[in-house]
Amino acid sequence: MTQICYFCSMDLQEFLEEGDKLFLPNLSIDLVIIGFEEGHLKCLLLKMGNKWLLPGGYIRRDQSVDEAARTILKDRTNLEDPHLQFLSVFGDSERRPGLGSEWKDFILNSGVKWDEGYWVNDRFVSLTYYALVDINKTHPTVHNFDEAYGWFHFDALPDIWMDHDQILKKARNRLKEDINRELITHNLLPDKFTMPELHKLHQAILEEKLDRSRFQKKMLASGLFERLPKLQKDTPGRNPYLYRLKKQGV
Amino acid sequence: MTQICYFCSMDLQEFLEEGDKLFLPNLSIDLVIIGFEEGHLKCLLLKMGNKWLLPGGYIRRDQSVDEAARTILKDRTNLEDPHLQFLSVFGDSERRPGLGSEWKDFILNSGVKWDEGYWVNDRFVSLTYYALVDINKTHPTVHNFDEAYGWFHFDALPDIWMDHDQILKKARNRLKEDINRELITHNLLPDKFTMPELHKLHQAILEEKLDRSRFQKKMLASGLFERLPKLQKDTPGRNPYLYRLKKQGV
DNA sequence: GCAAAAGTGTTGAGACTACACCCATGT
DNA sequence: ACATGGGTGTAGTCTCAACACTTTTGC
Repeated sequence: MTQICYFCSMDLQEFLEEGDKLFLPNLSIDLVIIGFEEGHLKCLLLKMGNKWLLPGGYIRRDQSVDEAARTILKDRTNLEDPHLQFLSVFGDSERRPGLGSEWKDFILNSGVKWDEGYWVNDRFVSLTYYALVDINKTHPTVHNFDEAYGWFHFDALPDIWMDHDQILKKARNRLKEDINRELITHNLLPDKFTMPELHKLHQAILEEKLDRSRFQKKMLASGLFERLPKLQKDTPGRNPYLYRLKKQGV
Repeated sequence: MTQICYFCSMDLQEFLEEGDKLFLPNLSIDLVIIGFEEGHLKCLLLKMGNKWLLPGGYIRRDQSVDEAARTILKDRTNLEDPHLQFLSVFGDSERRPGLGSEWKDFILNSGVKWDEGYWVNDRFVSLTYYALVDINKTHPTVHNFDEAYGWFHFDALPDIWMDHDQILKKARNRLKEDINRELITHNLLPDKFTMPELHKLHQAILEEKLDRSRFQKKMLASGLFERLPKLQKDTPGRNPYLYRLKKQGV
């Protein structure tokens, strides 16, 4: 049975046997793609057998590591330029995708023969990135290496493959650290948003209550946002203003 | 001619031909080793031909990436546990040690035949770390891949190999960023030091004047240091106290 | 005594905290 | 009218920058 592998023109068998001619061996990229919905931070995971894993891929020999990460993100989400940043290296010596049964089962279920010696069964050092996306603009695609996708609350994760739970944990903490250094959170919201929405987002990221008044003043004082006409809504209470990111001056 | 390669029992020829059985291919580690002397930040560089490069090495298949970095640092400096932290990934697609003439010349000068196809001539992704060391406790060793070592001012660097100048630049900036988050700077000083010394160090790192009074109060308020008897010296002016890092409470 | 170096104090400006208060809207 | 949610104001506290002052030493 021939199966086209999403990131190249090879079929699966060819990919397993000599994918390392096209890709760097022993190196993979894994992405933690983070969105915000219904007041909760969520991450995008893919299903392989009875486990869930991070979207990932390999580095083409003609691509830089950053380009590879961006390509994988684009392939998975159809997003061109969200906030994408390097997270960390996961480099344990016993880090082998083939150790558990999920990967092997997938290969066998694909009607391809299994070989311990495939380059993809060797040790892999993972270069991880995290991306902040507008969850409504993201349209994940499912390829041959996975059966389904899902957005999961960070505090209600399913059964995770390999060490991908550690990667998720690291991303969650990094986000907490980065939020005060750079105001990057707007990437998680639509182009236009209200201060109460941004306020809820910050509280969700930091996992603590923030004073409304102070928050609003701090955000406005940053000078990053411009106020638009008020939002029309049909819930009780005053109508909030809409904001959007100011265009950068030259 | 047989030459022993420092990180394994292979000779050079064997290392070039099948070193990738022992090490991960396409992956290298480079270290920016930073010290402080005579009021200036310095970094350790090695000489290869007419260029200077960072101490580096490869990742043994039975070692984690972090272990490999620590091993290389130990081999180069005889230091066991200085501050060692991940810096960044350098992953350009055209990042090949063999592109310039220095590497080829070194191989040929070693009396070994040259082959474009050696694994070490392929593209390499570099995982970089930076280490803060007490320059007086550091006794660099020179191995077969380099002729000499030297400590260089960051603002008076020699001719640098490949993209190692970019790595140095990144480390220099990272240090500036990290100094205010964590108080890691004592790693650059001897066990016992004075506040004026620490003050000069911070000014050197940040490349700006810091108010003496404020600096001293901030350091003492951190509670990290304990005061020792005064230093005896024979220069004009009052004798400063010595300080050392407080032992961590349980 | 005086200059140089080290250590400490003081004062004002600005940021942060915790509220209280005012505004707009739906019921 | 009033409950609900959004926006703004204010007084107290805390931190921090700038500079002045004091102490210790060598000459």
